[in-house]
Amino acid sequence: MLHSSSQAAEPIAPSVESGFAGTVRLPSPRPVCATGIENLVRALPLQRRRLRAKQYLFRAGQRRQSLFLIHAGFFKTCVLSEDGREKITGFRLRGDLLGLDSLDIAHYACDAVALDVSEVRELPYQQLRDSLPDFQDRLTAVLASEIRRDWGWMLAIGTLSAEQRVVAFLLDLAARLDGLGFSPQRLMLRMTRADLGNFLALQLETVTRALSHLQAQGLIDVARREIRLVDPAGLRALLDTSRTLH
Amino acid sequence: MLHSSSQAAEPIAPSVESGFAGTVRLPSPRPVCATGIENLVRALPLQRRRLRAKQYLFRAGQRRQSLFLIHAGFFKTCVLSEDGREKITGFRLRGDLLGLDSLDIAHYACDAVALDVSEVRELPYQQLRDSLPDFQDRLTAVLASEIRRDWGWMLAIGTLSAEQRVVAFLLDLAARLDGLGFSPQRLMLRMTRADLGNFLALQLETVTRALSHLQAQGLIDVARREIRLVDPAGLRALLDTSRTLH
DNA sequence: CGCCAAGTTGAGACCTTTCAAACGCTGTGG
DNA sequence: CCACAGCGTTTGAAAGGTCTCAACTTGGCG
Repeated sequence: MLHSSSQAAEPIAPSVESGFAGTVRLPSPRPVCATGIENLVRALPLQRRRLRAKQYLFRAGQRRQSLFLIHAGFFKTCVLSEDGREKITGFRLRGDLLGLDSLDIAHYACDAVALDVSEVRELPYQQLRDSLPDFQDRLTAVLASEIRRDWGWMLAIGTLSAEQRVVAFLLDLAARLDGLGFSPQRLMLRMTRADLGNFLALQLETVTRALSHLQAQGLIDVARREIRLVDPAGLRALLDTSRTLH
Repeated sequence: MLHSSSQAAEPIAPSVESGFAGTVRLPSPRPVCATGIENLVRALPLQRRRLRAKQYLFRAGQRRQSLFLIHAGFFKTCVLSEDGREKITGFRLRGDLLGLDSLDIAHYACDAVALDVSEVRELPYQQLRDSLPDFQDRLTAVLASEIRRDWGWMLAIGTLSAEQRVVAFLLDLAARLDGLGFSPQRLMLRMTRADLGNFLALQLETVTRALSHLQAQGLIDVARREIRLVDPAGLRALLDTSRTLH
């Protein structure tokens, strides 16, 4: 049995269901799609795969077979160095692609771990590239935007204080959830404080302290993994004020 | 592989005049090429463009027309936020592509600034994509490896101390220069301490102190922008010892 | 020849880390 | 059903690594 959030019969949420990336807002009436890939492959009969929280979709070093399109759930991807240092490179949700970064090599370059009950669709790369004229263009676009996203976080990590980084993360996640049709006010964090700290280049205690301090300021409401953005404008203001680092 | 032993007499610069990315070792007898793009477009009559140090090849926000392949010289690319924070996303040399990150959008997403006398070849994207069958595959590969490279630096910045980051940078640059046929022992830094600090998420004083300390340990020799790696193995050891962050 | 940008070095402050302890959930087993 | 174990979270206090501010040096260039 999976121990993630409780579900009775249906363990997986199609696009909505109990514990998901956020509290559901609406049954996503429009094509939710960040990458455009979702639309492209909508009609195709794709292999599906379901995962429970903490399950690995693939690990760095494994032979790469396919790409995966997240259909539901929440993933983290992480790289690690020979001497054991680990770094979470991102948190991925519906519409994101997994495995893209190793498109040109034979083995996956990162781990992909489900942080919640999740479902992915397997995309046979070669096959799609040859049959769908737009496919490769789309991939190129996704790759480029992934680079820009990474740069954005490098900028944040390099120029923002601990509290500001946490705020940036919350606002970013809220925006992404919003784009998927979930509530941008109530965030259900799927990762531990340690994961968050790892991603933001902070210690887990520092993350906790930042969250506590933001709550003390009345900007957010923290209840363990569940976070409510009480004053989004106030949060954004914290970021704008950034003139000097740290 | 590239022969790294023999060293000709001439101290400086092959194809273009004065200072180059490193001291020249050999006139690059074989196709030096990191990306494979160089070979692909070798025979093509490409528009060339030369820049002096501090000249911008393009700026973020400008309409994107082409990609550029660096043929000689040294560039930095940097992103900046609305509120003025700036972050250098990488240092680029021969064989690297500039503008790739904005392939899917109409405007450049970063600045590209020459840090030395440089020369680039303009690649008309649409045209090459339609005429060279391998072109897009190559671009995809370059994009993917750029992502992996960024992740590597995110890992370094998140898990290494100031001194270790500087060491990682020096070793990385040395390896890249080696691959281009330059001496991996004598590095001519083209960027300021401030640039370096920006890239490594450190203050310029911290970079200076790290370099001084490495010199005091007898691992490197610092003479302003010119750095000699006295004990590369020792430097690598500094990185391996990393078990805890900071 | 003097100005100016870039680099070096010092000293103190500050933020984040480190180490420790306590608390709260959640699943397990008696 | 409840006690217990284990993991994740919170909070405190102290240590430490970088940052900040400031002065001084060096080399390049008009």
